[in-house]
Order: sequence, then C-alpha cells, then structure tokens
Amino acid sequence: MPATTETVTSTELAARLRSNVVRLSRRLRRHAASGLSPSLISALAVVARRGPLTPSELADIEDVRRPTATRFVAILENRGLVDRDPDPLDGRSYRVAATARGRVLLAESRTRQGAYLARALSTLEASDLRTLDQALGVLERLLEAGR
Amino acid sequence: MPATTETVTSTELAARLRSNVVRLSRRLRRHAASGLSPSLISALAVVARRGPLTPSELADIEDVRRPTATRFVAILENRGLVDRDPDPLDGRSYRVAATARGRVLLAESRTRQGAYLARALSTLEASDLRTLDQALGVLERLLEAGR
DNA sequence: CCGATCTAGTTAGCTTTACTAACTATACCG
DNA sequence: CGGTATAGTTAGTAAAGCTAACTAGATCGG
Repeated sequence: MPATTETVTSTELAARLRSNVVRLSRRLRRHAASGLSPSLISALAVVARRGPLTPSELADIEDVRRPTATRFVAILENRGLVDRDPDPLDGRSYRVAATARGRVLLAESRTRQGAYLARALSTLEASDLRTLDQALGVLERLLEAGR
Repeated sequence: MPATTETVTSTELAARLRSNVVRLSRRLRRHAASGLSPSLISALAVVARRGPLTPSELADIEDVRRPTATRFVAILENRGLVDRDPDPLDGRSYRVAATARGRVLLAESRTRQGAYLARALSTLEASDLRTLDQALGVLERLLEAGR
C-alpha cells in the first residue's frame, strides 16, 4: 500500500531511516564475506575508483578522522589489497593505490556468492531498484550537504 | 514516471548502498544527541511503540542477539527511560515498557535541535521525502525477507 | 510427580570501529 | 632561519555486538 498522496513528515521519516540504517548496518557486518568489514570494503572501493589517494584524502571522502584512515590503509596493505608510493611533492605523505589483488577482491565482493547485499538486491524488481537508486541520490546529497 | 530509462544493476547499487549506510551510520553516531546512540534510540522506540516486550522479543525485532538486548535494557533502565515488570506467565522473564521520561526523550529526539537527522531531512523537498519513504519500504521488505 | 531437557536471561570475555589527545617530522612563511 | 602549520602516526578509550558458558525457571515423558 503505497501512500503516494499522503504527506510524509520528516521527523517520522528520520526515525524510520535511523532504524533501518542501524539494522542494515548490523546485517552487513554480520554477513561480511571476503573477510572485509563494510567499512574496509568501502574504503578499498574508494581507493580503487578514485585513483591514488593520500590518507587525508581518503579520510575526507570516507568521512572519518585521520587516525582511522591510517588504520584502514594499514589493514588493507597488510592483506595486499593496497600499496603505497611516496608522494613526490610532500615528504610527509604518500599515495595509496589498489593492487591487482585488491581489484579482484572488490569485483568478487560485488558479484560472488559471498555478496549478501548484491544477492538480496537481485531479488528485487526493476522498479524497486530504481526507487533505491533515486533514494541514494537524495541521501548522497544530504551527506554531502551536512558536513 | 521518472525519466530514468537506464537499467540499474543490483551489484552496482549494492556497493553504493553499502557505502551510504556505512557513512550515514558514522554520521548518526557522531551526532548522537540526548546521550543515546542510534542503536539505543532505535531500541527505545521499539519498546515505546510495540508496548511491553520481553528482552527476547526486543532482540528479535531489533535483529540482535539476546545478550545485546540484555545490555540495551540495562542501559535504558539505568537512565530511567524504561522499566520492567515480572512476566506473570513466565518466572524467568519480564516485560519491558517505556517510562514517561523515555517517551519524552523520544519525542525530543525527533523534534528538537539535537536531532541531526530530522533537521537534515527537513531541508528536503516533499518529492525527495516521498522517494526516501518508498525506498525505506523496499528496504524494510528486504530486511524482513532475508532473515 | 520427577528427572531430563529445553529455554530465557545473564555474565564474561573478545573483536571491531572509531574517537581524542599527544607526538614526530616535514612543509611553509615572514 | 626560526616559528607555525600540517600529514601521518601512536596510544589509549569507549561503544557495539558477538560467542560461549552459566543459572534458573518451564515443560515433557514415563
């Protein structure tokens, strides 16, 4: 029963959004396949997509503090998913890039059995996927705005 | 009805959804007003809305293990937001209900200044709110289905 | 009715996530 | 060149949620 004509109040929506984010976040962590938590997969995906990044840039994009970015890089490097090259312009820093193995793992985490979320979404109809797609657009703008 | 004729792939959507859940979840925790984390607010809201519940029922609804529900109840009770009455039918258990103070805090957490999320959502247009509303419906079905 | 088993809640201990504060070392500016 | 600003790191802390193991009340078969 889609309440298409009813007014949606933002406070009511806030409560519902919070609950669902909390629950989905639990689910994702519980079903973490490939041995990487949602946070780490997200960080790896950012590094892979947005090319070589300094830890500070990663922290900024992922909306975490720099010590957390340091930890992300350390763990990902430890597993050979990422490597670092000195920054030619700044001796204090370095650039992080995804390794071939990191890219493989990312691809697998999207398509393979282990991908709980992709599997769940694949059961949805096209119209539902479109709805989610649009909602994510809204959410992204919201996150970007409220920094 | 939307001009979007492009196909939305579920694997691509999964990655985007994961990132946004992870980030929003960080935001929510960071902006936790009223001294309650998103998890605890969500638990309190469930107790308030779905009447007196046993810890097991709470655990089931919130999709956590029982020890986690025990902790939720302990913390909420400690802050006077919830109280417990013995279960007349089962001597091992009890029923948890929201106190007046708990309900006040919930109401405040929805409307007041401190409510980061409600404030952010209030800047959106009605059509965006409707999009989110529909997407939450999809998400809820998804979460319910994948138990 | 009684012992065996099942179930609700709890306790203890662990892991992960992410924070702040404080430190090191390099960059930059007057 | 000296002082300040900035990048990354280290250390320590707190919260979330898990599993394993325990306690006590419920339930079921004989």
